[in-house]
Amino acid sequence: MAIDHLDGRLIVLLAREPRIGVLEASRRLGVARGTVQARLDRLQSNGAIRGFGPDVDPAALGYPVTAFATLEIKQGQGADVRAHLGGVPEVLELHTTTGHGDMLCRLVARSNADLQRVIDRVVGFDGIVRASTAIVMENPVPLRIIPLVEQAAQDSD
Amino acid sequence: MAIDHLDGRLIVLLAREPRIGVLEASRRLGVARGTVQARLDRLQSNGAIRGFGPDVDPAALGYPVTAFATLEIKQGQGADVRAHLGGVPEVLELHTTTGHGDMLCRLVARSNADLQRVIDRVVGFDGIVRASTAIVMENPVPLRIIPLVEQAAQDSD
DNA sequence: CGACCGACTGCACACATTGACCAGCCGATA
DNA sequence: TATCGGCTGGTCAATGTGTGCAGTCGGTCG
Repeated sequence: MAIDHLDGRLIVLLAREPRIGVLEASRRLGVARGTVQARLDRLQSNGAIRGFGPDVDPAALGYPVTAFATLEIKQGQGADVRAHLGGVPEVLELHTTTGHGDMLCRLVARSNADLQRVIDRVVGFDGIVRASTAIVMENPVPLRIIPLVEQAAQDSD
Repeated sequence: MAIDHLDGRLIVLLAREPRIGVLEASRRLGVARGTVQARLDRLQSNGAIRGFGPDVDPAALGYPVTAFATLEIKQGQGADVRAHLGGVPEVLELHTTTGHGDMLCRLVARSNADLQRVIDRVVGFDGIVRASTAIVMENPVPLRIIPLVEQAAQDSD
């Protein structure tokens, strides 16, 4: 179930050069095309690869500011807050967490000034008690998966 | 430069059904194939679409636990800390932020117990003064971009 | 030991898609 | 009005895809 070495190499290859097809991948990996197809089918059907959606840069859409907000929620309002935040386009993701806050969400905005509008919209909801925001200045490690895939593949050798 | 309505529909279409090609997309959007090709080329070359990498689920790799760690950094150690964290596969992303902490990173681990090992590795570095970790319990809004694209497209109508 | 099983290889085929071109049309603009 | 960029609708050769098949290999089970 885990992921073997060939799966790992395949995922890394696809991550590095997404435009190559099954045929080219089989050439690079030195295996038959059918093998790559079978592996890909399996990886996708068991959920290891969720899909190949376009990786869109919010900055290019006019939202260059990213921030993380820690939210404190009124007891029993979780579901309502989730629904509320799900309806705000600038909320890119939302997690419920342990620790000081109850939820952590990633926000984007058109500018620092615009961020105020977004935060107002986020916290302008009854179930939210308090919000603490951290604006992102730099992103030294953009969201990545390759090193983890390599490690996972190595572990199952 | 921003993104017009057709761009928005194209991105949303690709996000919803990544496997369709240029030809099918042109049929769905009701425009000529060359138009879709030209739009795609432009979106990719100006960075709006970074690529079409596989969307890998860390849980399927054996890393079902996600956490966010807020780090406090010793003055002037930023670059070293960045390099250190960049070398840890379980660090999926890293941001420098304003606010209470200096950096925020997303971590994954094989289990809650394993998370301790990851955190030890992350903070086991001279420049890091303190770390505060929040374990993710639920993910009501997984990382998404479609609503934002729709809004951006609408704004530029 | 022999049968079985899953995974991989190597090959074949029909079909769809891609990338590249081209001429022509149209609306905005100088 | 002349020009320009973007879109259309068409063609072409080359490539990739989905599919099926027979054969090989290593491991497992009775």
